[in-house]
Parts: sequence; structure tokens; C-alpha cells
Amino acid sequence: MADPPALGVRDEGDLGRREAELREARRANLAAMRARGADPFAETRYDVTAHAADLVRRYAGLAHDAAEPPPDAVAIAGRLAAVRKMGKGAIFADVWDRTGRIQIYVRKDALGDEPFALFDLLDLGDIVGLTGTMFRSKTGELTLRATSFTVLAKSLVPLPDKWHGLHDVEKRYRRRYVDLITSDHVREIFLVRAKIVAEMRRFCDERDFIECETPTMLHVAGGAAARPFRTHHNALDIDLDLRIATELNLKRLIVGGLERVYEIGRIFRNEGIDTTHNPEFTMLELYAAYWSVHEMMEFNEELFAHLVQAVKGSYELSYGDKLLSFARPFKRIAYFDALARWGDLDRATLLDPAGAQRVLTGLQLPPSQTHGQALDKIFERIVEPHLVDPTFVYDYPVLISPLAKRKQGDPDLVDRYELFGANVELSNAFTELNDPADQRARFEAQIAERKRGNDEIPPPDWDFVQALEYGMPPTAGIGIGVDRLVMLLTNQQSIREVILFPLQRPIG
RNA sequence: GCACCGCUAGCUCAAUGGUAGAGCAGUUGACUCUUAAUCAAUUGGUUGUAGGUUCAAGUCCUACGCGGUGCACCA
Repeated sequence: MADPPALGVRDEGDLGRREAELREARRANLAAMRARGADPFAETRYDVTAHAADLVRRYAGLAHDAAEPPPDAVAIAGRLAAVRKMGKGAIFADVWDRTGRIQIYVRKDALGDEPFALFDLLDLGDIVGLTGTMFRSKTGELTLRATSFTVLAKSLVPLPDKWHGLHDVEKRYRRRYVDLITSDHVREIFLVRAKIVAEMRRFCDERDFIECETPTMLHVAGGAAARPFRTHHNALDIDLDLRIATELNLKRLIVGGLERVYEIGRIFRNEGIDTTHNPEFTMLELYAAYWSVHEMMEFNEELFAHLVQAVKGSYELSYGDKLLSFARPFKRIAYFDALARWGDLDRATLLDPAGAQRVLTGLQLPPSQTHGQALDKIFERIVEPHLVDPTFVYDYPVLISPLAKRKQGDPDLVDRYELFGANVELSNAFTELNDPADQRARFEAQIAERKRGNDEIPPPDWDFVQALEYGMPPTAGIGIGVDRLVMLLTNQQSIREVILFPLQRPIG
């Protein structure tokens, strides 16, 4: 078996001469530090007692030339940036930590000759720890006057331009660590992402939902229509699929009596990459026994209003040139009412396969393989452009909702809604099908579809039918694409901007 | 899959087919309250890769690689 490809640069012979020189200069400084008995890579820990942003808050009232300088010593640690040397005896510089930037002031007469000489060996990007007291400089900037410092790690590679940072999108994704070092707004996106996920989790936990972890490796990946990734287990000598949804296993847990379950999980779909698709992405799926889609809609509305409030501090948010309000209640419109309102299309025509194809032709759209696909295309063209503010579209036709329960008294429709905002789908929810006979019939139909060559239809999961045969209470379920939600809340136009390490082709 | 755009110094960017430049970073020097510090000097290039056209290619042509965007496909 061939070795997997190695990644990155191993041999500096591959580097340009300029970069090799810059690296060499840094290695020389490392050697000089070691010669002075200060080995950065020998350090194992540092007592950090303060962070940049906290100091700015704590000493907001500190004045320049304060009569009584604050006596308490603080210790900070971070990456050295923007060194400003003032002659042979004083240096200003910035230190970046997790919370932001703080200025430091290093004087030879305060620090001592030997430590000052060591400080002179530092390069931009080195990790340092400093102790000292705070003062406000002549120009009004809060500054740490250093009384001691330690080199905690040496940076052996030149950093990007301090002002412009890293702009090359390819390099930003391939070396996200550099992107994070130099770009505050990139770091901010991922802090917001973490907050969104944490708030989601808290919101669900508070409502007695149980967080569950279902397998990512499955014998049969089901619960959605998508091509899976395949992998192999050596000891068992079996091929496995990576999951394309958490749906079927979470519903097994509903059968098992857990009643309220959710998973915030990584999903893998073997499909193309564009601004809204990454092969691995994160979904929140949540199931509530004894709820119908109506309770789920309430839950959905509260959750989104809460998340927007938590992130933005209000219910308003702008996405690109659009302005959205997540103040409750959200707008609501029935599926066929929307098509009638914006497309002057009537239900009878759309529910007729030939009629739907005629509408497609009238819109100058290419013919679709199936009736359901035709409806999706029509909806996308006619309705989605109007859905800027969060809007629940409800009462979907059954023919595009294979896992949803039929609406009582109207068997062409199902108890399902999708939430749209900024013209894209934000969530999808329905009352779950729990009739095992109906589920079996729908799987049988999918076998036929699969035989016709649609390889996005998963093979049937008969054990899931068996689970339903044990009895699943009436249940509502919802799926929320976390990455797309983060895009909305951080005003990003590409999913790769909200994924730390988006998939890239290997180099060479 | 198709189309378009991009790839030049460590980083950010220039360069009517005619000697590849600048700012930052680096190096040397000056300055003990600067903040994109400032001032002086200075090093640094296989222009993504491989071909082709031309007296001459960063620039034009072809193929390929990587990235981005749009369309198609797809939830």
C-alpha cells in the first residue's frame, strides 16, 4: 500500500532564497538567546494574571502622570508585534493575546542591561511573558511598564505584513493559524461561532433535551438524499459509510424513550464545493416526542430570536445589503399561497406533473427529472427571492417530503415547514412519519428510484422500520444547518469563512 | 462538469511586448513616551509549472496545477 502524501514543506531547499534568509536570521537569534542562557523552548509554563482587554477595562480611569501609580503587578503573555525602538534604552511594542492588544514599554534602566539585551534579540511573532505595572503614556495609551520578561517560544518564520495581514484566500485557508494571528475579524468570526453553538446547546439543555452522540461510521448512511463517503475498517474488513444525517439514529432514541434528543454533529456529504457547501458541515438535529410541527415552530422561533439577540444584542441584523428582523413573531405563509402570491400559480397546476413541467418551461428553466425537483426549482425561482425577513413556509406537498407525516384532512400536504431568511433555507422541520407500514412503502419506492440510477438515494435501513414497529410516539423533528446560520450571523458570503479548516486540494 | 478572473520578493501590491519596482518585514546606523513610530543607508526575484510565438515574454498563444467567483448539479 502506498504511503499517504506528506504535507507542507519539509526541506528548506524548497524555499525561496529570501525566505531562507529570513528564517536563518531568526534561528541565529534563537541561538543567541540560548547562548545567554534563555532557551525559549525549554519553558514549560507561565503564570498569566491578566489579559489585554481586562487591563483596558480595569485601568480605564488611570490618568497620565497619575500621582499614585497602581502598585499591583500584572503578568501578561502573548505574541510580540509592532516593535518600536527608541534609541538604545527604550522600546515600545504591542503584545497580542486572546483578548486583544496591549502596549508594553521596556526600559533598559528598569529592566537591567542583560535582560534588555535579550529583549533586543526578539523577533516579531515571538511569544513572550511580561510582568510589570500599568501606566498611561503621554499619548494616552494604557501601557505595561515591564519589570521582567521571559521568552516563551521563538517564532522561526516571518509573519505577514503587520498592516495588511494575509489576503491571499488560498493561504488563509491552508494556513489558518497565520490568518488567525493577523486578522482580528477572522478570530471574531470563530468566537461568534463558538458562542452560537454554546447558546444552542444551552437553549436545548434548558428545555430538557438530551444531547446524544450517534455514530458517524455506519453500515448504511441514510436519512437524507446524498452520496456518502466510504471508509474501511481493517480489523472487521468491512466498508463503512460516513453519515449523511443523524436523523434515523436520533429517532431510534425517541423509540427508546429518551423523548427529547438532539445532536450537534458533523455531517459528511460527497458532493461539490461552493459558497454554501463544504463536504463536511455541522447540523443541529433535534427531536421532541409528543410535539407536532406547530410546537417545533414555536421552539424554532424562540431559538433563532434568542441566538440573534445573543450575538447582535438586538433582533435586527444585516446580511450583505439586506436588513432582517428576528423580532417575534416571524412571518408565515403557506407553500401554495406563496406560489400564488408571487407567481400567480395555482395548486392544481403545480400538483399535476405535466402542469409543473409547463410552468418550468414558462419560466425558461430546463426540464426536471422528477415532479418534486420541478417544484423545488419553481419555488426557488418564484418564492425565495421574496423571503428576506425570517419567514415560515408551511404546508409542504407530500411529494417533496418523504419523511413527513401527512396533514390530516389534506393528504396531498404534510405537516412540515421550512424557515427562510436572507433568501436561503435556515431550517427544515416536520411531524415525523411513525407508521412503519408507510415507512416501509416509502423505502420500497426508494429502491425503485435507486435502481433507476439515482445514486443519491440511500439503500433502505430495514432496522429503522423495525424500530418504528416497536412504536414511536408522535414526534416533531428539526434540522438546522449550523454553518449557514453562522454565515448569516457573521455576515459572511462563503461557508469557508465560517469553517476553520475548509477542505482544499493538496498542493503539487 | 462549463465559463470567467487570479497566481510577480516573507507579506501587500505595481510594471503601453523592450533594463522586474514600491511599501512593510529583514540587515546596518541615529533617537530612553512611541503607536502603521520617525530618519538615513541597504539586502532580497527561476514572475504557479511546462511548452510555443517573437529579435525580445511578467505581459501574447496552448496545456496543466492551485485558488476564487458565477452557472449547472445538489439540500
